Amino acid sequence: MDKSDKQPTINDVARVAGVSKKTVSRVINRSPLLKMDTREKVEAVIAQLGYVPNPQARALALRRNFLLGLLHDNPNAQTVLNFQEGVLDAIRETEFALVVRPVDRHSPEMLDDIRNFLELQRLYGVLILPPISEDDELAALCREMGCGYVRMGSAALDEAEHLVQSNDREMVAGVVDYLVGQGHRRIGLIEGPAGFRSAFERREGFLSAMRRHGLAVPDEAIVPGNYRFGSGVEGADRLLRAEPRITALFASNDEMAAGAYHAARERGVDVPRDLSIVGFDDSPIAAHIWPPMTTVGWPIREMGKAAALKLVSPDLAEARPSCFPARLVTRASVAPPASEI
Amino acid sequence: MDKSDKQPTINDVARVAGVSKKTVSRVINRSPLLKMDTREKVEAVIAQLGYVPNPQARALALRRNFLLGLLHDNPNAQTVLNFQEGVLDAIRETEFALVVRPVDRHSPEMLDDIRNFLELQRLYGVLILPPISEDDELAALCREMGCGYVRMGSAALDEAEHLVQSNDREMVAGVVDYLVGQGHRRIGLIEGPAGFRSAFERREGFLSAMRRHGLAVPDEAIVPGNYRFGSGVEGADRLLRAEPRITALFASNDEMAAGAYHAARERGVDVPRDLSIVGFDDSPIAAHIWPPMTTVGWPIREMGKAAALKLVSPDLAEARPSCFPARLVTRASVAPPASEI
DNA sequence: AAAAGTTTTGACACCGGTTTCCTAATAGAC
DNA sequence: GTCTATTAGGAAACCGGTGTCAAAACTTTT
Repeated sequence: MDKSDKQPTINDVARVAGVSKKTVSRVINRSPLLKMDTREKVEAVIAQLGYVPNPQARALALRRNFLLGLLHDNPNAQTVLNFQEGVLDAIRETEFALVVRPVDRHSPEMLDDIRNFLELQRLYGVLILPPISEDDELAALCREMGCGYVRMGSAALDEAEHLVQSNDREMVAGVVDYLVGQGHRRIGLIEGPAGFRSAFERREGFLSAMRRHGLAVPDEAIVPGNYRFGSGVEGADRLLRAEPRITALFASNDEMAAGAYHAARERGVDVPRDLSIVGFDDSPIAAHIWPPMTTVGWPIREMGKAAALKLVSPDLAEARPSCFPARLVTRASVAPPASEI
Repeated sequence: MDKSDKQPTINDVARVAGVSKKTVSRVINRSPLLKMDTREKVEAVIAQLGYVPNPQARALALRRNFLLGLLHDNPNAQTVLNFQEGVLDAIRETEFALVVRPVDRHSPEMLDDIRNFLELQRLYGVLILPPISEDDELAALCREMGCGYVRMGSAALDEAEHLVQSNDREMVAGVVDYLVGQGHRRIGLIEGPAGFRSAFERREGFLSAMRRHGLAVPDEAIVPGNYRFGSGVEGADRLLRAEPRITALFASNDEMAAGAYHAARERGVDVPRDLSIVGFDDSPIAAHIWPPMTTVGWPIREMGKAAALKLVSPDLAEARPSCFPARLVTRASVAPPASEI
């Protein structure tokens, strides 16, 4: 169709249309100061030639590119992928693309690594997923490098313009309300790792709700965890050894909750008859484990979309909410405590 | 540190070092025809200024960019993410970046969508994950657009240069050997979706091994599936209704195997006492479900690395194997059939 | 010491866009 | 019918690199 197999450039369009390349550029960029028939003529040639502007050339001339980065070190693959989908929802019809960068938060070189990455790629902006979104040094690095950023978090970390969040704390309180409503009085908590904002928020939500209901939370009803399966097994095991035994348990994420299922099974404790379990995240495992797990789901995909929008069209995003409500997903891992029946 | 807050360019380096920009370019590109002391002088200035070449400018001048694309429509998030990690292993210290593009294989516009994407971004090459890696039209599109590509598959799809694969068929045969070795004779199969190469390969491996052992495979011992949880539930349910009842079951992926657990539980069939289950993929759910699932794991991360290497340094990759061996991961979902005890 | 050959370096055009600044064209005012 | 405003469009420089080709700087040969 073209005279050669190379993609046509702005010069080809200009020549064929009999105008200067600047005029073509004006058409592409929807400049308002063009006569209608000039615009139409050029647009016809663009369509005829199948011209698509070269993003590298644009990036060079504009001194900024059209690449969004996704920085993550998330144990939950489904969360990451859902977030990616959300970002894509926001940029699908645009010239932006999403580049991913998994990082290792346990590596001492993480920041240097990211610095190199940002220097090399000169991204338009980055989206940062928890848990590393809670790293203030990382945010400072982005500012220093002049790289836009939006953090996804579970609580206020930063100015609203750089944040997309959900109401973890309230939701966990809601979980406690729900369990108490079912008749539970002795409820255990498997925490997330120390120093994690999300872990802190979920713990606070738990404690405040328990307090509100006038329920005691003995030390042995709270055990540490690290968001991973193994720590859920251990944590639940410890909780189940304490007397009087808890009748319900909230784990700060689904993976640990799945670990709790595991520990219960090993001890011959039936879920939900002898022990109710609630997780957090609504990851696939929650639906696939037996019995299906009651958990808290948050609209990750929408949050991904909102986060991307905040970067690429801040004016448009301003109006949108930055706090997305999580909701309780009721399945079959909660029942009234056996003793009450 | 710099005279301004903008990143230094090749011109700055050239000026400070007192050489032409072409010489700086030679230093960057490790050109062999440079005097040693010139090179050292320029390198010193580069280090002093903290100069990093602008990838957009390079991309424009070289008429190719340094972006690898990942095309996927994979139901298994962990697989996608592991593959991403592998790709990153290969390109971490290079100027390449990885851009992701989830697609929808059920959409009639998928090809147009991808065409637009490739036209717009002009990627260096794309990596294609199953199941869409099996789409020959997509591969043809890549060739037509002059875009490099590597497909990841479970069987020969294409010339070796564009393929990274694993030996699914053999491995499934190995699963059958293992089950037969445990004493099973009536073994069921939950298939993957029709038209999927991987589903075909796994089925063939199953059938050929059964034949080799002289075991019958009645029609009702094979049920269709679509790689999703729900189809595993339904499929296992159908298998469990048939008489004489099967004592073991192979599901073509872990998600369906997890569905089979679900169906067994609902019918009061104990795993593994009354029914042995084997999955495929070694996804997280296999380790987290109760009892932990015996499955087949393949080195996705290494395959991701190999695939990326095939694109970015074909000469280096030539020597590496393109077929990666899967292996049986033995956990607790297989036991000798109860009837034989 | 001059000629010839080889290695090292630089000048300049170019990749495909955008920006700046200026001119030509049209419209409105007198 | 001329003289400004205003608008539409173009020429040239630029963004930050790389390719080409010739000049400059060394070696080696005669």
